[in-house]
Amino acid sequence: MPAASAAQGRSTGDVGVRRRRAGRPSAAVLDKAGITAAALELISRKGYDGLTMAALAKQLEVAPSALYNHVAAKRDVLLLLEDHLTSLVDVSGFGAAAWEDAVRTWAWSYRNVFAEHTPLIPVIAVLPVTDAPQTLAMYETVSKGFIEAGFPQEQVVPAIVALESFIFGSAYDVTAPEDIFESGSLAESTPHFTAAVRSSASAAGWASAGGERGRPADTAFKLGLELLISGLGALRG
Amino acid sequence: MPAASAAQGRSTGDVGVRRRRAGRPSAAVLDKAGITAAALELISRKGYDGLTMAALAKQLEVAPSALYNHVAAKRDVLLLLEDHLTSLVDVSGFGAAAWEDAVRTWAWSYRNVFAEHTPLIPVIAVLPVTDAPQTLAMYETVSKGFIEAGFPQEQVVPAIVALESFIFGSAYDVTAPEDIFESGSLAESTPHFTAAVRSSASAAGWASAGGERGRPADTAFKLGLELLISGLGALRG
DNA sequence: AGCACTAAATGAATAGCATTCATTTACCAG
DNA sequence: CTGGTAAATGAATGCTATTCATTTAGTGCT
Repeated sequence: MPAASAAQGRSTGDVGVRRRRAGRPSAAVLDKAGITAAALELISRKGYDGLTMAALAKQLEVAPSALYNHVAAKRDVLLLLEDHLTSLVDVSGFGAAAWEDAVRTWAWSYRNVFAEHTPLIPVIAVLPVTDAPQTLAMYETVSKGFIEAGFPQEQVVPAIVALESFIFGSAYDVTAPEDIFESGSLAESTPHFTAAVRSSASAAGWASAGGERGRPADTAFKLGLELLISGLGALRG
Repeated sequence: MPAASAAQGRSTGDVGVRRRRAGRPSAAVLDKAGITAAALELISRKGYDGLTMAALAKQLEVAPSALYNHVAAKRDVLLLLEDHLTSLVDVSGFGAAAWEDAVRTWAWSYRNVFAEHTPLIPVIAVLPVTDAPQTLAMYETVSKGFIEAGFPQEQVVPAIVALESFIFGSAYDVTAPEDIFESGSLAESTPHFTAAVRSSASAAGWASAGGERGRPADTAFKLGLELLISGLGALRG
């Protein structure tokens, strides 16, 4: 909303396209929240390919170079996005529901948020948590949930990292085309795989007959997640 | 090796830097195998940032535009890399060892190969297997191993996808800096997480005292993988 | 009040990127 | 020998992130 309202709010009653003259404006036009919101808006309209510094500047009605007063590089914009999106992940189960249910809710929510933002995954994976306060807050909530559920302290981080790895990998799956496993003309040389693909496709269709959309990625995610949850659950003291 | 030997093998005895004149050469300079090898060489020296079409052309002693007679776009180069690397993944356990051991070998090898090539992961995840014969061959071997180990056919693909998701996510972890979880100045506001990070760090150090390098990523990978293997093992008929 | 300093904008410039195109040359099929 | 196709060069294109000089506004000091 800062992005949209940036078009208004100028003291002169000029029409939209009028350019700002050089020099520092009386009220700052840009801030990190506005940049984040504009980036999100841009991504939802044009995808990550459309997220260029020039396009972002245009969305904010600003010269591209102005962005560099607020971020050191494009990577910082991705970092702002990452931290914002993390705050959308549902951690409400921890402390409120059984550990299993809390993890389930968190993991599905986490995967769904980043399935729409897979280009951020390489950024997150290498990102020191210091630079991302919301992300750190999520880890704190989740860690607390694990410890209070009886996990030995030294197992908490490995357990979370294992879950997160699975979640990030699964987020990519969501974006894959449905026919990704169609082996085409080479089907004859891969009989076991081809048969397995066919039978899992029909099984997924059957399982989702109850109304919910059962995409292949969901089947695999559910399978892996439930195995991890029950396996990890056994580690609690 | 095609990349290195490309420098030699010209009929004229000219010194290295001499330019080829325009027009089709008597013997083709480029082919997909050579492009793949040159790309690998380049990546190992300069990393993925150094893998540009211009640099690749230079490595092959060719004009950049020449590459486009063999690949339609840079993405095709990444695809060549992906398929080549997949052929390096160790599937020798399937059919030779117990299912658990075969999966363990495969998963560690798969993770290690792509940990060095994380920029390819977004490519693989969306890649129809039709375009990658080596990858398809790997799936066939693994599928066969699963079916012969007693898996119900419709569970094979979800099981493999779940494992793969975990593997790809874990490959990113390997590249993360060791201090990625140091919460720095915000440590006081995240007591549970901070404590968990500290105790897992010392536990990992202890566990690896036997000589082997026990990086944090390895601890989490082992944990998750063993849980998945034993959970999946229970699905066999 | 006047003055230095800093912050936040513009606009012009830069280097590097993937990709395209016209052109040249070599081989092959008729 | 003659057309067509494949594979190279070299020049050009448009887009990219980023930098820099410049302008202007506000803040703190004396």
